[in-house]
Amino acid sequence: MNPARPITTFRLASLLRLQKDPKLALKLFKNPNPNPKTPLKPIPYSLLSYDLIITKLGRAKMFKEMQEILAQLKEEIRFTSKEALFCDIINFYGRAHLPENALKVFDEVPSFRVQRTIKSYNSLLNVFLMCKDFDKMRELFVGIEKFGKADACTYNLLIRGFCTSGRIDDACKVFDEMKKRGVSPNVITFGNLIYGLCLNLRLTEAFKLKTDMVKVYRVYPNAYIYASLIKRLCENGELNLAFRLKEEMIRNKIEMDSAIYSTLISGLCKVGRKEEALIVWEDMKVSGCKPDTVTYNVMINLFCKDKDFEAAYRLLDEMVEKGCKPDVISYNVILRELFNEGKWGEANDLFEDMPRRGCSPDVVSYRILFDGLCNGMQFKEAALILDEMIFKGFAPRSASICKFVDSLCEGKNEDLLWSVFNSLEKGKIIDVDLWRMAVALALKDDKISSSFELVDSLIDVVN
DNA sequence: CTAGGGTTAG
Repeated sequence: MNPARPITTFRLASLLRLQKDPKLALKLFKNPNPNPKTPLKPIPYSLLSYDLIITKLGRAKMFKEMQEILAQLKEEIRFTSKEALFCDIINFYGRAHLPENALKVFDEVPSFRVQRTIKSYNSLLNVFLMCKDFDKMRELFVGIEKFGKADACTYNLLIRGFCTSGRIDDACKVFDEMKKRGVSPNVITFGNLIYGLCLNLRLTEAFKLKTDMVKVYRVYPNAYIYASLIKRLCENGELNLAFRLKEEMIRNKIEMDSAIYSTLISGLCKVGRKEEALIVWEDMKVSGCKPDTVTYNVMINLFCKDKDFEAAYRLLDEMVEKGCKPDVISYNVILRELFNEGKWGEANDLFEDMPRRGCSPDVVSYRILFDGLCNGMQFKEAALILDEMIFKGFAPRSASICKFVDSLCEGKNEDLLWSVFNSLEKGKIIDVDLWRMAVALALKDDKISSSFELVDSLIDVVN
């Protein structure tokens, strides 16, 4: 294709679709004609191109850039966007835990000449569910009539909110109201209620609801519902019942999926029945159910508990081969066990290799590393990691820091102690316990001047 | 992706 040829509307959209890198996609969108000598013509944007670039930027959390394009879209009068685009945007802000921005987008939808329905309203409800702001959910629900009639999805979101916050009885009230308003509960409704009952150890009621949903409502349980029940049974140590449910699924021709296998394997593993776990793992493969990242993580955990790191690494490779990406949990499981075994050097290597393997360490990774290095008396390395994690905005557990500071005091490692407090100060994470330690430390210190310095800097932090 | 399950850590 001739690169100098001015780009067409259609080609811009397909190039945008193919461009995986959001930054490059944005560059392409802003400057679609690659040849600078081509005289500037009106750029052929289509609604599809806007959709593509906005969702790419939103997915990448590049919100400033996304808003820029949105402002441009608002001026386009050749076409009107679909409500679904705004549902996406609201969802992106929710995932980034920016509920205020989501609310703002929701408010601005009419200025794009787009009518808001219950769909974008539900997206907004979901944002506050993701942010666990249940009061705000309730508040939103009160003003619902402006946008339409609450549908099954609306009620399911509310029920979910109550279930995850342990307020099962409130969830049941919403369920009753839903029925009263003539909205039929669906399999997701029952899934949420059963999930909540299992979470709150009300297993008898969960099983009763599983029966009633069929008898009374003619809605049939699916794998989601079985997964909640099986998990709870495993945690109660009732593995035989859990396997009876698995048999029931097969009998009722409900397709077994990876979640069911993950739950069963993990359940067996937790009570030390490793051989049976391995049998289920083989059974899964034979039955043609593909393991996903979670299933692999369960298996990696199993091998790690067995101190079989070779097998764990093999599974990591197998995941990559099968196109199933190891995630941060895959690595955290291995890291934790490497430290438990005192292999802190190997753990450090794996940790440093994570970004190269396309997985950024999270707060758990850093905590594992920090605690592991402290336990292994690798204080210098621990101080480095502490500074790095604080720089990235991850907070170590308070107990870990106290223990660390304690060890440094005992070892009279003043230089390191000083740098640790400096790091903590940068992250503004000095709490009362650390204060007490610092003051005690300052009072015991022979070098009066440096103690004063320390206390002064701590006072700065508070002010 | 307007809504749901299962894995690590604490």
